[in-house]
Amino acid sequence: MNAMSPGPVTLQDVANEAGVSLATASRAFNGSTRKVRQDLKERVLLAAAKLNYAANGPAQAMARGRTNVVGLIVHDISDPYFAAIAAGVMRAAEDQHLLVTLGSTMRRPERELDYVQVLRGQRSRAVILAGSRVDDPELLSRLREECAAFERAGGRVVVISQQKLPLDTVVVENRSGARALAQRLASLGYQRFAILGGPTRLLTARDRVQGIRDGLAAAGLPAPVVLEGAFTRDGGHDAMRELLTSREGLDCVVAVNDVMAVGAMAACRDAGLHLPEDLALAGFDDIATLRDVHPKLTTVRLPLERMGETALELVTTGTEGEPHRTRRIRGEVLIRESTPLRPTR
Amino acid sequence: MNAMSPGPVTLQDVANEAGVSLATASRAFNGSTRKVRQDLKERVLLAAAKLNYAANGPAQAMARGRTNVVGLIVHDISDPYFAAIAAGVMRAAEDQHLLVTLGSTMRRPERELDYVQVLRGQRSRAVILAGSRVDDPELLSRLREECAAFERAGGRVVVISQQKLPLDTVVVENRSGARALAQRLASLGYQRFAILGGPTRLLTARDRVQGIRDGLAAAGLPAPVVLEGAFTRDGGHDAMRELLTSREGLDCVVAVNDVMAVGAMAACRDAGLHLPEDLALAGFDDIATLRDVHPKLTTVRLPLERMGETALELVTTGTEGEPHRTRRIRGEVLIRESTPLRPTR
DNA sequence: TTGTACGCGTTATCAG
DNA sequence: CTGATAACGCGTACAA
Repeated sequence: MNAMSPGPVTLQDVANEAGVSLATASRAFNGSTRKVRQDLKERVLLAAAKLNYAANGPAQAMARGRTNVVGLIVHDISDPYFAAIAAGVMRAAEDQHLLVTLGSTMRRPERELDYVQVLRGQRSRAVILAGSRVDDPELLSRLREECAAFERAGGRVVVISQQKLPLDTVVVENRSGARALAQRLASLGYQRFAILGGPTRLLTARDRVQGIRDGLAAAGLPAPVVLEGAFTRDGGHDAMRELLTSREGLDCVVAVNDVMAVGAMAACRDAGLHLPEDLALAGFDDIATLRDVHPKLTTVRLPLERMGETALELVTTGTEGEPHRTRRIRGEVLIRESTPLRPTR
Repeated sequence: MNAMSPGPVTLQDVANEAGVSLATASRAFNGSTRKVRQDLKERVLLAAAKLNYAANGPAQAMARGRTNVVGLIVHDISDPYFAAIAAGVMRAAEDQHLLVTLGSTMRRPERELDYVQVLRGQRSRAVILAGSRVDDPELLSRLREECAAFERAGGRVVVISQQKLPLDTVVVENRSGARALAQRLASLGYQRFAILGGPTRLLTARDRVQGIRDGLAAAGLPAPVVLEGAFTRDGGHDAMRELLTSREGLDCVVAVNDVMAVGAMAACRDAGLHLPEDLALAGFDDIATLRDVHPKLTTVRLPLERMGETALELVTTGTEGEPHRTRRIRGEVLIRESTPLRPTR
């Protein structure tokens, strides 16, 4: 090889190797098209390949004042709901040559604040808040301020869930989806419902509970029992166990997400109940990994990967002073084996 | 508020606000401890809070020559195997105040090369290659060179899977785990096995197949049928369907991961087979989301989150010229409902 | 079209 | 212990 500087190879090294100036080498990589002669450009690219040059990201960020990094903040990356959204974001990011910095709050909403601040410092081009908003005015207000600071610094913020902040938002129509689900279940003949409701502070959980209530009321059915529980498998399991020890005469249980529903299924089995004969059960989300549980779960399909892609699209298509945009995502009710047509008694 | 520069607030702004020099302000944030007077430090911190200052990451990276970013490269973030590893990495990264840049190769191994190169340019402190190595000497050689370049630039590379490169490695003992699984299944009375084997180029899949073969041979059983298939739900489903149409007299089917096993379960159900009465089935990984499938799946538990944490630990504990280290991860065989003690006929 | 020179925000070195 | 100042690598006005 040639004599090179000791550390990482820089664009100056490439320029030297190619026999051009630093500026020309720079332009050969990304310069406003057609400003560098073809043969020089080729020489530069060749030299870069030969030296295995990798552009210094931080230096580019300094010079340009912005990066190609997008932050993605989720509640828990091991939750398949967020993993699917992340997959959509990753796919779209690859197309746009964007890097994704992942933040996982471990379901502590206040950690979102820290992440947004750090990502502002990193000069991230954007941040995507993928998780449900929370019912906490104080927190919401601080988050609004932090997001405003982020946007003042030149970045964009996109939220996936509820429109609670003056930001670009992928609005998930949880309530109407849940309402449609409840009405379909009512039309199948179910009458006595219980809801495994998730934590009430989570707006996603709350919206779904309210949607189910709406749908049952619209069908002229009595108000359902609602139990709180964590938004996880164990939350569903424990809530169902409690339900089974205290309540009688239930037709149908609706969990506010599939993960909880599967936990509930396990609790039913532990109690010797047969699904769907003894009890009908439905979930929400249509998590891909859970499509093969038996009996197949009635649910509301959300296009999770597409939601991630849509969020990234909002990131890349935004214009500076433009008012915030919204994209509405509707769920699709899928009636499957876990809620068969109920035989009239 | 005070008059401030139009753009984002800089450390100079903080210094002005606090009435100290830029250098002092810098030291007050992270300077080698105890070099700045207490009252000045407090003034700086106060000023920073007041101005909502967020340190400019790229600028710090320039000055320091390195970042606090770790790259995590997976095959597919929506695969629960990788999502769980990612969760472990995220948890450990939070403790170390490290940021994580996520790369998802969409199961195209050559994309790992691009990611490593880009992350080198980003001056990432480290990169974690979380996925299986592949049987492709050409690719392996190029990856070795790219990782060497990364380390020459001052970063560390950690691999989770097989020790195929001269790098810190979290070695997953797939073969011995699979062997132990096969022996346990043999001791339960199963005799005629088939393997849903995944893509042969994936060393993880191949090691598991070989381990099962080893175990069966050690138990004095005939060699199993092995079918290839994608390392996904559909791969398991399709392979099982093919198996059911062409093979007879099988006792027990072992899929090389849980996701494939669940796809296989669905194929069995489609064919009218009852598990485990008509056929026993086992998987590998013990994916949390799939622990409630019915019948409960016999599998080999891998501590996925801990594997992610271990990888990050290797990142943070490494010394410069030190030879590469390895951490061995053993699986634990879990016999569950899907492979009951076989009644002798 | 190409080259020169400055600035980006921070850290680290070197004087005070 | 504090302050002035030189890097760090790149993009880009500006000059040639």
